[in-house]
Amino acid sequence: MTDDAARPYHHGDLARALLRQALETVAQGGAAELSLRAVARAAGVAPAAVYRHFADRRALLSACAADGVDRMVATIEARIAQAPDTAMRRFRAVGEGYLAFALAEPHLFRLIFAGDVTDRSDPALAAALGRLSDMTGAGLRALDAETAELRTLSWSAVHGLAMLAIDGQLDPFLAGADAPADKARRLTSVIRHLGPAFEAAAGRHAPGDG
Amino acid sequence: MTDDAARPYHHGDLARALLRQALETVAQGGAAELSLRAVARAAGVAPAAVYRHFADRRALLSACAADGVDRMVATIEARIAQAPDTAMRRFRAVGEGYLAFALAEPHLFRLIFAGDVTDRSDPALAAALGRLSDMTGAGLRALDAETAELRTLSWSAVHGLAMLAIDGQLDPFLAGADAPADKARRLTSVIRHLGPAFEAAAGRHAPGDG
DNA sequence: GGAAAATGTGAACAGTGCTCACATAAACAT
DNA sequence: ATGTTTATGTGAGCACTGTTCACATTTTCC
Repeated sequence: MTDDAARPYHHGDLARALLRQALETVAQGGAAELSLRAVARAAGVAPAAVYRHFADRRALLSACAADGVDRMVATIEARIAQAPDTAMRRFRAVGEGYLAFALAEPHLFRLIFAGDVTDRSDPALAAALGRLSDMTGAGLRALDAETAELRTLSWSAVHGLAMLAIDGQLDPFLAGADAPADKARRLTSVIRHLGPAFEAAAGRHAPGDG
Repeated sequence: MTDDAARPYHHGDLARALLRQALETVAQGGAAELSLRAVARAAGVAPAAVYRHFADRRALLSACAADGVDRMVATIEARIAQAPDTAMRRFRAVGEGYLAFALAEPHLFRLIFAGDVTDRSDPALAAALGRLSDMTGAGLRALDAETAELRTLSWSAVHGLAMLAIDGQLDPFLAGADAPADKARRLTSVIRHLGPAFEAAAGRHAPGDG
């Protein structure tokens, strides 16, 4: 890891290297596993050096969360881009992206919504979370889901689905679906049942989707 | 705390005292705050004594989670008991109880569904989670929600609502609702929008509820 | 070139989870 | 009643953690 060509005392881009290492650790073992000293060790640097770039363990975790949110947004955007132009299809693309990210990066997903291990006032994290919120909001507003209730319901359903799934709490429901793609399909099939709620709110439109 | 009348070397019921202390700590500051040594200190006992009753920090946290689940089940049962006899009202009672507990004990709620800080194979915890799952399942099955998809959707929606709410992620939506009771009301009003999904699945019955 | 700012070091402090050999008390058998 | 086994609490100690400090080194900028 990390080039080892006669460390010139100044690492060059320690901040990025530390963040990279931290992200790897968090992705594999969860936020609780993250140790500043271990990260420093892996970067070939003294423990105290970390504090030149991150005020705190909390700050490092917040940076990881911010990066995670950005990757999550990218995942969702990718799904939207390759989705048909129906509003309903776009909404489902958001949900699928959300779920896909959660299943692919459960630890990072948990960190993002951990709430207390992270510093919500961190500018980068706050900005990233804002982008995520805007994106999901837009996906919903494109639909007939103009009411805040309906938008909140949709987000909650997708979010809860993701949380319960990565907690293994949905294992009975997901029995038989071993491949991640299968799980994702099974989970998105749940989201589809939100359809009638939208139709009802919109005054019984045509579904526009099977 | 804890009677201090000339400790007779054997505490009497250390296990319970430790659990009580741990629960208090977790309830106030979250699972991350829990320190075996601090708990031992508060109980007036040497750090190593803890290990006579709990194999691990993990084990103590699992015990806390199990206790939390039991309290959660009790909360939900209480709501059901004082709910009208309609199936829909009973379902909503489950959701309300679920949300009420999450809002009242956010740290405990998070611990219960943390998944990696707790030991899911702990018999007490597993049993408690089973009871919770049975209870929510029953609440749903009493409804027309016979399909696993619909049951999963409902649970996910309530769970996601709770998680996002205690994360502060729903603060814009909850603006103006300061008292916990107000928040709970606002949140349950979201759940109600699931109604059409049930009706659609049941073949467009009469609502049976406003 | 020299001052100032940025970055990395090493030692130290207080705290942690956990293990071990040991002390004490209770329970039980004879 | 006495001795033995078992349960429970102790104290010291190990390896680790986050964090801070005075100090060293390097870059930047005037």
